[in-house]
Amino acid sequence: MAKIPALQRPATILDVAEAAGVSKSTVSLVLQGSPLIREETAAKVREVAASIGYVYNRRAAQLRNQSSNVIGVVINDLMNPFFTEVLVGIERRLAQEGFITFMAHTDESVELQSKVLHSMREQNAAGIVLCPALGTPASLVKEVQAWGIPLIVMVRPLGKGSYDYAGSDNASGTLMATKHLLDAGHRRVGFLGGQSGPVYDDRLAGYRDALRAHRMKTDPALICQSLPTRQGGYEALQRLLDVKPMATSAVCYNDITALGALAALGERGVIVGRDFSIVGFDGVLDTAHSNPPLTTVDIRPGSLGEAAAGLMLERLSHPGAARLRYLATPKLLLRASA
Amino acid sequence: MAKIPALQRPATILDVAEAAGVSKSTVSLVLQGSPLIREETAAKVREVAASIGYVYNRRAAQLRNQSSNVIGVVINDLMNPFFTEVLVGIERRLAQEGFITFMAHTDESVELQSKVLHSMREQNAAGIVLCPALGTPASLVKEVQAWGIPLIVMVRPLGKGSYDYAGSDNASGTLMATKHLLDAGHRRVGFLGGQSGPVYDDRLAGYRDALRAHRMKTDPALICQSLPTRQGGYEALQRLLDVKPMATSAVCYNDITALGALAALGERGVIVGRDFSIVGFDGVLDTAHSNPPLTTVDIRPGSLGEAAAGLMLERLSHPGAARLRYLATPKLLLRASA
DNA sequence: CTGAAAGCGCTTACAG
DNA sequence: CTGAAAGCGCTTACAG
Repeated sequence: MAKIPALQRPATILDVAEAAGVSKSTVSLVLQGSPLIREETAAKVREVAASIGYVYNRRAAQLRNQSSNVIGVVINDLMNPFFTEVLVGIERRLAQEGFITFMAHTDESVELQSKVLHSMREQNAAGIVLCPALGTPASLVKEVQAWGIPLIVMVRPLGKGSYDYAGSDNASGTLMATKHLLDAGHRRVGFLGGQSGPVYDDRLAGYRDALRAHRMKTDPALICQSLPTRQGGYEALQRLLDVKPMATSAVCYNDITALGALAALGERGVIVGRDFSIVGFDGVLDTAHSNPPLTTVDIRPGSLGEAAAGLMLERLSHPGAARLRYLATPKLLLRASA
Repeated sequence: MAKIPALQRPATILDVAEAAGVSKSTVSLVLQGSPLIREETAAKVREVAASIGYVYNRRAAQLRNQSSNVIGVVINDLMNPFFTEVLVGIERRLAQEGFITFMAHTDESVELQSKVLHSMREQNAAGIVLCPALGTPASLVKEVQAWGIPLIVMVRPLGKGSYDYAGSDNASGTLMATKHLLDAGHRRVGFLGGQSGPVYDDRLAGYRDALRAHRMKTDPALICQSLPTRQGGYEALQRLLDVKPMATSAVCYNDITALGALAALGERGVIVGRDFSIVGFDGVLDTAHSNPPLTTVDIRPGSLGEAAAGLMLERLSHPGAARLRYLATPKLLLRASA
């Protein structure tokens, strides 16, 4: 047995080399699993390393290497379970591939977002996955790209420039949802919640298209904007109920506004699914057990996150490849609310 | 103006030094905001650095420094908004103090948890905040402590050993909730959802204590365990309704089981708050707009996260201090469900 | 297979 | 205030 000196400071590759009676090059090669080293020697080195409590210092290795296995993930709104599920999907996939995640929550603050992006750059993130905060200027894309750090933009497009993107086909989703309500006989269909922006505009466009396909014109009074939160949906629904002639159903900007709407309807004693129909958008897991369970346009948030991570991995291995793009295909999930 | 050479590789401190006509020591000191350098010189250096697109390489600095501004945060279940709110609280506070967060989601897998902890160690995390996965052995605490990395355990205690801990006073919370129902005249109060473990045991104990204080004995049939999920709460409630004599109310293990219970009751046409009363636990934001809004034991998840981050900061600045502890004081939040 | 040497980008005494 | 030098823990040719 090699002697096992009690070390004050953390053991380094040099300590392992000494204890194992080999050179530090050898130790380094063993730790990297190089085939250059005889298995017998490698086993000995690993054993000694474990016995003296050696811990690989990945940051030192990566400094030398000019590499990084850290991916920055920037999320705008974790209070919305949609983004949480997206985050979980991203992290799951990245962890599988041996990456580790720098996570930052911007809470829709463009200033904070800028700070964390710079911080991730200083920390040598190998790539950045960004769900942009509301109001993020399209110029941010070029800025980050100029850093030479691979960037995947998620959920919210950022201008017409060229960048890797993972999102969903929003217009076809709301088209599908609205058509479902119209086919069921509804003639007064509201569009509930959300605020202007690329995602909102596409979802609203799908709603309008469905009405047009049924030779109906859209009544602006039925479009009630709000913050994309439960509270927002709750308030927007109150406003919608004041519109005459009465709406009998609504397509919602997203699931949490729909959940807020459910609360508002429940409060008034309206039985959702019978007296009033609600369709959400996102396919958040919570909707399976809301009261009542929510019919929603499912874009599978978890898979969307995994797909975004997949794009990142793809981009990292092919830096020069053409622009990458993932668009989730929406699927209508029928439940009790509509 | 200094010449601005187009660099192929990222600029280093040496490039800045050359371009600014000073030594690299000077540049380093400027970047650290050292008062040793005349302000005039410092301004020049900063200007040159910006003009050649220099980016501080924090990892290199920290390797030399033997320091780290990265905190690992390990979360067991992000599908539960309680833990999401906790995470957001942690990250917010850490970011304020200039730390950056390595986030890992274990999804209640002890094996995955072990992997990510080792990974964080290799990456030189300055500290680790851990919401342990179910079934985590108490020995994990000593293991991580032996690494010399400050550890804050959250939400779920990990044995009787000595460690910094942030959680809540669970027994007093359910005591309060149960007492509320008893005082309102309920005589058949269920305890819904959750599985054995330190948190569960304490919450159940509070429930029992309240019954005892009312000179009632606990009916084991009224205790319906389940996974701590919406689905779990949904199923547990169905079982509870089969118990005779009928329960008229339930204290839930946590908010998401309560939300699942709301769904199950809604499905049966039971008006919650009138025909049946439900109390949750956690004070998750969603409960303000559930259908109906949920009466719950509020332990302010976001603040709990911030407090845990606070303990970490405290520990980092006082490594030798006595064990730190934060216990959230529960507050009953009265809403429509009970 | 192994050892000596240089270097990743920074910081930090130390001497001027 | 500044410059030369050593070193954080690793990797990587290169010569043996």
